[in-house]
Amino acid sequence: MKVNIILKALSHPIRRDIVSMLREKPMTAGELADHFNVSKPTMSGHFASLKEADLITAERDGVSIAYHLNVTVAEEALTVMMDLLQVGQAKPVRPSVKGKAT
Amino acid sequence: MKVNIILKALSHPIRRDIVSMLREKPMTAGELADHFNVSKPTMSGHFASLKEADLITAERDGVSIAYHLNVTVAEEALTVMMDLLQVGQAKPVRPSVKGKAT
DNA sequence: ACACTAATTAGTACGATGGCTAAATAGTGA
DNA sequence: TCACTATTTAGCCATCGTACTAATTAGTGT
Repeated sequence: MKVNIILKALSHPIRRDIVSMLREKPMTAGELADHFNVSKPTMSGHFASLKEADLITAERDGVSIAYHLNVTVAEEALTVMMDLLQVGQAKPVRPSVKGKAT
Repeated sequence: MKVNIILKALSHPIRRDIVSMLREKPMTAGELADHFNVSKPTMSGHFASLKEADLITAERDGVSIAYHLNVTVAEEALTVMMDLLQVGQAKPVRPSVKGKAT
């Protein structure tokens, strides 16, 4: 799991909204695109970001392409965030050090 | 709390490492900088990102500037992530809709 | 094969990000 | 005040991110 890619993917409001919408049910690219004020190609780029982060998966359904949330990765991402931000508790994160990572 | 700013801040490995290090104890800009292979000015830029996200706070301590983690914001950010990614449970997030937000 | 719809790719523009070196600022202490 | 240390700001450059329109690919149905 590439944390960096995942957090970058989630750092754009539209992409977060896509994730939210896919939490409820799978939707096609067109259905998703209809909810936002950007062009289809722009949406396609957002889908690509989320796919690269493995947060969503595409599946052709006849003439359309349905996207659904990759639940496993979403949960793993959440775990990483908890490790990173859950202050005053366990300290599982090893910061990388000058020269090389541990 | 500006979620976007926070997630952007956390989308860079060095900045995540800074957060990790500050979870354990406050550190000065110089101490933090010594752990990474980038210049001081570059580190200063990373501090600025984290400050903008309100994830860290600066406090002058004599000749140095000590940074410490803003625990409250970190925990709020975690809550947002849980709302966003915690699949198969509550659905507290309202995706923005074409035209305007709800 | 042709037309139609759905989605992506190609190409372009432009602002943001992330790195650097050099210079400026802020505080300490002689 | 002058010198010294710590940090940030300024200015520069290369790359990335996000948007667009136009063109292409993929699949359906006639």
